[in-house]
Amino acid sequence: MERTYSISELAREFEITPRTIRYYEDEGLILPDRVGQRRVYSAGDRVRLALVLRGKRLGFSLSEAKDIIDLYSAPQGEAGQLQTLLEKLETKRELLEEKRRDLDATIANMDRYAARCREQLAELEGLNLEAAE
Amino acid sequence: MERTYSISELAREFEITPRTIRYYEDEGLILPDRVGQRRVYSAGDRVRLALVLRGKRLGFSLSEAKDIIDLYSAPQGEAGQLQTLLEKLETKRELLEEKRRDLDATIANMDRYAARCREQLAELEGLNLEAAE
DNA sequence: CTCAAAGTTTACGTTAACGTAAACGTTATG
DNA sequence: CATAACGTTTACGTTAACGTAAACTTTGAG
Repeated sequence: MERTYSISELAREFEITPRTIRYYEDEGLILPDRVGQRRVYSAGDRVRLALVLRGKRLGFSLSEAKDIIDLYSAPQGEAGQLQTLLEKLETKRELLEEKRRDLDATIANMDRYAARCREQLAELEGLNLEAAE
Repeated sequence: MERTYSISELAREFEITPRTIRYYEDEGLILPDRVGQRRVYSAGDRVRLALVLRGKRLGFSLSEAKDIIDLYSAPQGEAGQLQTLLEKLETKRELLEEKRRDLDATIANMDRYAARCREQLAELEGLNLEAAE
């Protein structure tokens, strides 16, 4: 048997509140088992939660994150289902690659700027050294 | 003289509304010149707007985007200013690289999954071919 | 000159993603 | 066995990022 988690255990681990996890449940993102009233989270639920939070860090809304994550539990019994799944995966992949282009451009831009700043700084310090001689 | 832009020109180009651009002004992100009452946007304003929208696509809030973009117009006259600017750039760069790790992991994850789906599909179609013989 | 298009300010409305509080049941432990 | 810690539901509050509408001015084309 894999271990399970309480709501506050997961909240602590991911530095969020139980309220947030319950909200994700309301939105259909994570559907834990119940023992009586209490929610009991499986290892799979924990992974899904991690995926939701990673999606959020990348700028996806909860419903966008859900769209992506749900692909990982899509039905795959028939060839047709696998076909449409692969098409959807390709669509999402393109979206992610667009984001990567944006991100790479932002980083490259910043690197060029920082390089210019370092040159500028070297010039200024060069002048100071001359003045000190 | 570089060309200038009206608010609706920029709105059309970036597929947003004039309201959005004015809101960014309220938040201090873009500060166009005025001719009388009318806002007149420079080429630099247009670049800033593009940067704001790119930041949003990457999951930054408007104030986070502002923090980053403002570094590009930080004072650089003195060596000390350049030093602190370089430190801030380094901090933001690390943040961006963390995002890139998240993004790369997401894409790699999806690629592995898609590969398994294709294998699965090949198996299913193999069976169909045998049955057809 | 006229009038439609585009601009302005002000102000209230909306949605996503939670925060916060109340009112209550359950469980572990000293 | 009391009580503190944790859980539950329900419900109202909050903030960021705009949408929408009203009321008004400015400007370019005919």
